[in-house]
Amino acid sequence: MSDSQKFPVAAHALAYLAHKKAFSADRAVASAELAASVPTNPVVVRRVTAMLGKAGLIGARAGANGGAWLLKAPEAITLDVVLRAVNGCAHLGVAPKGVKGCPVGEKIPDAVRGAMIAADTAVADRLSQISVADLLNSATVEAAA
Amino acid sequence: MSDSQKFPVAAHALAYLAHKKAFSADRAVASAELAASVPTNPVVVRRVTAMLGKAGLIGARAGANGGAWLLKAPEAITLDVVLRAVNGCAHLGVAPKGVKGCPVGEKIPDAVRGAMIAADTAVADRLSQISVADLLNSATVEAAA
DNA sequence: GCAACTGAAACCGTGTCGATTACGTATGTG
DNA sequence: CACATACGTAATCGACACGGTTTCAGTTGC
Repeated sequence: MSDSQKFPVAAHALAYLAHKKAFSADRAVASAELAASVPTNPVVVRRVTAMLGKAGLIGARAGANGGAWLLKAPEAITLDVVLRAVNGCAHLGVAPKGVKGCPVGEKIPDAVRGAMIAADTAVADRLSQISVADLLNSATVEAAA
Repeated sequence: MSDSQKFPVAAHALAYLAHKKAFSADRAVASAELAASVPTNPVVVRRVTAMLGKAGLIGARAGANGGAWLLKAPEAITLDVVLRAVNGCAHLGVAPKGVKGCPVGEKIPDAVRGAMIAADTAVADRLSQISVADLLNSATVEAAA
């Protein structure tokens, strides 16, 4: 299980919008153009941009010359927000386990779940240090790593 | 894509072995017993234990009174090793993208990949602070978080 | 009115994963 | 030695999720 691929697409789209300096409706970029750059299907892009829109990261307008644009500065969009916008994501799988009656069988799942939450938190912390702007000059990413 | 569920099973199995104090061949625990605790299928457990065995974390012996046991102390087994043993895992999906001709379309995937590697590294770092022994007294996990 | 574009739904093909079954092999017991 | 126990591996099945495509409805600008 994995919402795989949505995050990369989202990151790519945001970076592309930042590169195109799409900061307002009159510079909107059509999903077809985004799709050509990823590359993937326009519908796939729209599925992602819809989620990003709900998260308040981008705006979109229908109609001729419509498309998507950034609502925030590239420096202000960190990747952890992108990840959260795109999926609730359990990276290491879920731990829906537990055998009644066995004390260890009941406690372990909770402990494992705790470890996975810790891992998720670590991811969020790390991604919060990387912004969309950083993606455009990838040297920053290396430096931060 | 995700090797989901293997990591939770592996963590549970290791914790169970530690709980059972299976530190040598004469205290081996059968896969059926592990499977009953997870709970899952004995074969699933063996698939996981086979990988853990290749990673040198546990030993296994066939035959009557056979089973698996720990080769290292519970405190010495950190979860990042477990994760690596169980899958090569790209938690956030792969980023096999790039459109030739477009400078931004070519650079962005690398930057995104860099971000995902950073996230993976963050996970490994965090998990390396948690041992199998910690899973048994989960209070430690909370404290470390 | 027409063309361009988003948004949402439906559908399909595919890949992956867990579960199950089955077979071969190794080990201990009587 | 015969037999039960148990691992290891392969094959198969069904469920599920995801990406890709198509289609339709609604919006916007010329």
